[in-house]
Amino acid sequence: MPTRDIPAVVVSRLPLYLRALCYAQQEGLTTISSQELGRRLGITAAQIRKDLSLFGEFGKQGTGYPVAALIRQLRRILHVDHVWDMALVGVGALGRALLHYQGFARRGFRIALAFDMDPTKIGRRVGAFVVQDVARLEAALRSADIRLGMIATPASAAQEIAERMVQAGVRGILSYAPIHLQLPPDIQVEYIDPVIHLQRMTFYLGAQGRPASADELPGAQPCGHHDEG
Amino acid sequence: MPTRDIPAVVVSRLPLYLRALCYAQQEGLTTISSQELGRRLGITAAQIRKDLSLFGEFGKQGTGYPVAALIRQLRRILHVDHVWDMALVGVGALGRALLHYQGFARRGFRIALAFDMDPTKIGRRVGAFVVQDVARLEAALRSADIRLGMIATPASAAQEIAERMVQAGVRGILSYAPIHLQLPPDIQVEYIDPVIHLQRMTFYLGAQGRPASADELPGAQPCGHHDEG
DNA sequence: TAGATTGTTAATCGATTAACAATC
DNA sequence: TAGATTGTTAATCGATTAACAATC
Repeated sequence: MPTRDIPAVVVSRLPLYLRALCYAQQEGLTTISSQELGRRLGITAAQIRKDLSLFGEFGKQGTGYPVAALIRQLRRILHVDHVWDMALVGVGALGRALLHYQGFARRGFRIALAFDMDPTKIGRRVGAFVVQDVARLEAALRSADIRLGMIATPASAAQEIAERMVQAGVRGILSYAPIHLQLPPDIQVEYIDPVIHLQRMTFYLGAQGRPASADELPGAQPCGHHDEG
Repeated sequence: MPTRDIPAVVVSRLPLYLRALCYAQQEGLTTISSQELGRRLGITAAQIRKDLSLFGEFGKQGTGYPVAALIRQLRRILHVDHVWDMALVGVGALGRALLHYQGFARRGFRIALAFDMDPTKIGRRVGAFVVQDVARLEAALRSADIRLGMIATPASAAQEIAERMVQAGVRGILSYAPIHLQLPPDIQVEYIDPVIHLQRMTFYLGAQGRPASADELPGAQPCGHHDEG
């Protein structure tokens, strides 16, 4: 498996292929062409064929790709043919939503542990989880052998939590805190910040927002601290 | 303003610059070099200078960029010098988290309306919002002149909701539903699906997940329907 | 002045697309 | 067979980087 020297932009598309293939399978398709897959994703057929060809020859001329087999291949390539246990730090409104989210399990992930620093939250149940004291983060992560972490804390806490996760053996972090984390280059980091996405859209939408009132966009502090995401 | 023919990849970085500049301002910096900004974002200094030069000459040799002025410029370029009203559809766990999120307002956004189809939710208060019947979506969006929508419904409902939003005048959609939306090319669409990010990381992490038990990754339905995100 | 840093150019690097022989 | 579609090549296209004159 030439898992090295695969362009990052190709890797970033593979999960989209997998997701679309799963929907196709649920619809009853047993084979799918690069053209049809591309249509469903807004990606050109040539792009998809080129990407997949980096990992092997999965298709058949004249008929396309066998859906089930390609799903298996992509799950193997992405290492989601096994389930990854994750740790969540930050059980605010967002953390609670993540704890209740049913979409992780069947796509290869499971939240195993949830932490917060708030004494009023520690020990309480949220869904199937008991919120643990973040003071015990390192010990708990090590004993559960956790490799993936999710951060849903205020931005002000995210860097420290990330460092402690890495100390405890975490190799990949998905952060909802709106701040860039400074971490060793061998640690995988991904970010989710809805405002970033919104601002990418408003660039193209023109000046149609509403006039800002004084306390919404104060000049002295035009961006705010973005806690509790 | 040459707001056209700006590469999309440049546009996608501008919100990151703005966010980092705001933190710098909160730390008391009045000027910042492209090198320092790049260090904080994991982006090369040349990249930042090149990107910004597409919009004007904002810096000064020897000293760098004036933080406050560059923030103003980026907010103008991204059209977040005004506040954008948004509509949210889907008041499940994720929708509630979005309704409680304090990070929108000071970065240029405000949820104005929230909708759901569940009769037990309609009319109930969530934070400062009263959940409205999604049957009234078009009428309410038009009368409030909403241009931005957020979708936090099950994947199975997302396409229909998106089409109805567009019908009602929405020009940009941020979707948390794990499905690609088929919409007119002039509609801006951005997606947030945490599993996509997680799978991008596990590609690099090697085969360290836990063996899947039968009911976690069933062969017959290896991906599941991903509702309620 | 000396040191630092921008804006811009040219070179390098990488990704996407078009086209088509192979073949199912 | 005829039609369809892959895998791959070569060409095009676009983005990043390095370097440096200009200048604060």
